[in-house]
Amino acid sequence: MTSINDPLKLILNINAAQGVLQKKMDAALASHGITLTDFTIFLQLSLANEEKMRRVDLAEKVGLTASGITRVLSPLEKLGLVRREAHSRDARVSYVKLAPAGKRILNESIQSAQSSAAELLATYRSTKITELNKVLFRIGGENTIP
Amino acid sequence: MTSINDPLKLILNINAAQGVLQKKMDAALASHGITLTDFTIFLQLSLANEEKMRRVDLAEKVGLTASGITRVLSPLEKLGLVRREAHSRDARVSYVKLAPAGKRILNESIQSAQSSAAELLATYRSTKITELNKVLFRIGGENTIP
DNA sequence: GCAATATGCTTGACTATTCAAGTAGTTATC
DNA sequence: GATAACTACTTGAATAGTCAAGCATATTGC
Repeated sequence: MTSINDPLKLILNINAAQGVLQKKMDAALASHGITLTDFTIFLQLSLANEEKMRRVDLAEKVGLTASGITRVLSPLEKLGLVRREAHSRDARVSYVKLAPAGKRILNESIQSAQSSAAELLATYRSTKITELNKVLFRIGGENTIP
Repeated sequence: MTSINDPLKLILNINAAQGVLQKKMDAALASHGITLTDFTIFLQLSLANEEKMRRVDLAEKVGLTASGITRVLSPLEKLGLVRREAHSRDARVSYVKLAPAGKRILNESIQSAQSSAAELLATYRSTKITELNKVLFRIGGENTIP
């Protein structure tokens, strides 16, 4: 049939690769009781200024909607992994902050995540990985890890 | 904090980029009444031998489970975009085949998809895209488009 | 040739997420 | 300083998908 142009192929292949990788990362993180989404949330919180973020900003950062973040965070709050903090001047916003238990889990799971990732990509030269990262950084914008 | 190794960064960034791209592609395809998943299914069917696939194989190819493919296909069958075909010697399998209406939609939507993709990736040299594709091809395996 | 096992598919119950609407609080305008 | 418009967050209903179980058919090993 019509042959597919390279940009479309790239998008379809990013999609396919993401599906494969997400399954593997979820499996690797399951022993810590978290998903890749949870992990990403913890990581973004740990990188944020004062280690806290407004819920809308966190949602944006991890690619969810405001309501999505409410639902994902709710069990994490109940488990005591993150907690709420009020904004001093705006009563509408509630910050999300990593609780000590959440930090602990992040530190443990980051080890698993890094070694799984290294294993999954073991066959690639690190220069290639760095370069690939640069491209994705521009595509993913704000949501990427620099 | 602990700095993150490059393989993990790459995986997180593929994840982020995929989220961004999927939203844009879904928006571009919405005018044809299909999602990126539907589009991928149509495309894989059109590339398949005799333009038909067993449901399990299609599921595998597009990164869904067998039950997932049943649910996604069911409305597409009702709309007459794909149809079932029996296997001559194995009564368990039912092939999925693009119906003429499905082919028409694929041909129309492939135009939108290609031009959106080209636009989204307009700032990248095509050699870079080709190279990136090679890497993803190895990560995504069977599920990628060669 | 028949029991055991494996395969292909569907279905009910669940999970993750979205969207639309609602509530509460804030900012701007006149 | 009242009102309108906007923003942050939550919630009910819906959608896309998973997982576990079940049914029908095929294959294998005795």
